[in-house]
Amino acid sequence: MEYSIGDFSRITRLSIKTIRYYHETGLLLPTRIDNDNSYRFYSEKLLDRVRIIKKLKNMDLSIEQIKEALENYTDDTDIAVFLETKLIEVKNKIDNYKRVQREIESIIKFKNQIKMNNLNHDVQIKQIDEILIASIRFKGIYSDVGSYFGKIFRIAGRNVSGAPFSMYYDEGFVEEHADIEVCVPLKKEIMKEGIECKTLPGGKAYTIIHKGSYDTLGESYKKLTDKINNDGVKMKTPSREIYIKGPGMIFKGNPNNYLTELQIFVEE
Amino acid sequence: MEYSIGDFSRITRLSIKTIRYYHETGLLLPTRIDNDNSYRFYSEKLLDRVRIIKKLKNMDLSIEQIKEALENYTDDTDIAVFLETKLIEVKNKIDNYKRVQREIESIIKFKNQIKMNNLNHDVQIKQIDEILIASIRFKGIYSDVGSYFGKIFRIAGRNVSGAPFSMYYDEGFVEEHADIEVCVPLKKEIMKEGIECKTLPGGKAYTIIHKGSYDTLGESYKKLTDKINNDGVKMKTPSREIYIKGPGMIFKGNPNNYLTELQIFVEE
DNA sequence: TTGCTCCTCACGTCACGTGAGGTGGC
DNA sequence: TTGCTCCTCACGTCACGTGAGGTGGC
Repeated sequence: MEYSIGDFSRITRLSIKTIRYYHETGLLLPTRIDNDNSYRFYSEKLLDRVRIIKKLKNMDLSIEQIKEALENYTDDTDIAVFLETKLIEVKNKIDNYKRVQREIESIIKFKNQIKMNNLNHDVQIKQIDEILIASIRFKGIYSDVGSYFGKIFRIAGRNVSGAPFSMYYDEGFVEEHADIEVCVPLKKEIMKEGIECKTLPGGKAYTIIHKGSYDTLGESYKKLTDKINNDGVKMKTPSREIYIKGPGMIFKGNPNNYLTELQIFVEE
Repeated sequence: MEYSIGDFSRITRLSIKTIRYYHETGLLLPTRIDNDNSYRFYSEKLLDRVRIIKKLKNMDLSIEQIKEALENYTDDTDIAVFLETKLIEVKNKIDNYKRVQREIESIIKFKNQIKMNNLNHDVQIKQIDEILIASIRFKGIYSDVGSYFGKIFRIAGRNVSGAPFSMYYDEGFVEEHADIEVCVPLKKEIMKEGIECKTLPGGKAYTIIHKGSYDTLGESYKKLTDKINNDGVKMKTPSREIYIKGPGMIFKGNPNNYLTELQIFVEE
């Protein structure tokens, strides 16, 4: 039997354009071409060639590679060697897309966490749970915090389970040589060079959610301290600044929308 | 600071061609273009834009999508919604390449098994181990075997652990209504509609490896039967035909290279 | 004449890479 | 003059899809 291109297309489920393109590339030559009107005709025997072409396309071979395979191999055993190289390529693609997936998920994850937070901007008194963290403690200035977070995220990466925060061990504000620890909450314990992994104890804390630039954090610290002093309780160090929403991993965002929870622990 | 395209390229690790292309598409406009020689100049401030572009490229966004993102979003939270769609795309790509991986592995797997077989073409007496299989038993003609294997492979697919074989329950050759069971060895038990899963007992068998077309199987059957009769032992049914190397999943291959192991079990 | 099937160009896609041919200042 | 840095076309990639404009037989 001989089929017109339309019939052959319907049988093989290849588009007419595709069949013509396969002709052009030499992958699938018509059995006969009409002298008068240049119509292409395809024999029944070519159906098996199409089956092989489709099978190899499903294995991500290019048209050139399929042509080569059809010219050089007649046996699954022969082509297996070639497919082993292909397999490595495919595995690399999978790994690469998995990396992309992790990148995207790391952005989305933080978004969801922000949603979960309530947005009461008053001073609150909370019982804070103990928490597993990775951290780096250093002496320096406040603006160093960013680069230490960069480091900690690179190392802890996938295992981070929540918003990063920092802890301040000094009693008051210290310009230089401030004693600071940058921390990220972890899903599970990890052992990696350059960071410490430990469980922070919980306790009773006065907290407030600060909205806006870090330059204006002082205002919220004032509210906290006033309330604590008013209540006549005694502060403990370190205090915590939880960066619920700060500069993102992609965009810096508008500082006016930054959210930072301040936590000052008190004696119970 | 203002950088020439060469300097900017060295700093950003983007090729000059890429930078020019980003200009053309409007993704990254130079800060200034020299009136005389059309040289492009880039300010230091653009480095942050490049950082974002690279980050979003790593998340598999197209240039158009990156442009859109840079126009519409200023915050990681905003872009997260868009990234969720992207995440689905990426996951689909991963699934697709995993399917490709399985397809390729199924071809390679069989090749390796063939290598492992020894190629003694004499009659041998072997102790066959018991084996876990999926099977379909039917009454029909020999040429039906192929389509039943198609079915069994579609269902058992991934769990197949070796060459397929068939078992013949009739005492001698039967033209029509032959009592045949098609089988594939399994890695582990599976419960799926349309196939039976069971463990075949082992036993003592006379075996021979037949090389060539199935049309000439008779010759090897003769050698086997002659030897068995000579030894004065008693045959048991069913006998087995193990298709070590037959028509492949891609190519039919040359029948002269087909390898089939015949096994006739005997009483011990 | 209309409708159907087929044909051959030519152009677009996506993110650049690869030249060719030319300029301007040291 | 040579070498270097930059420029602007134009073309190629991969596997087709989308027309436009035309043909031939019922």
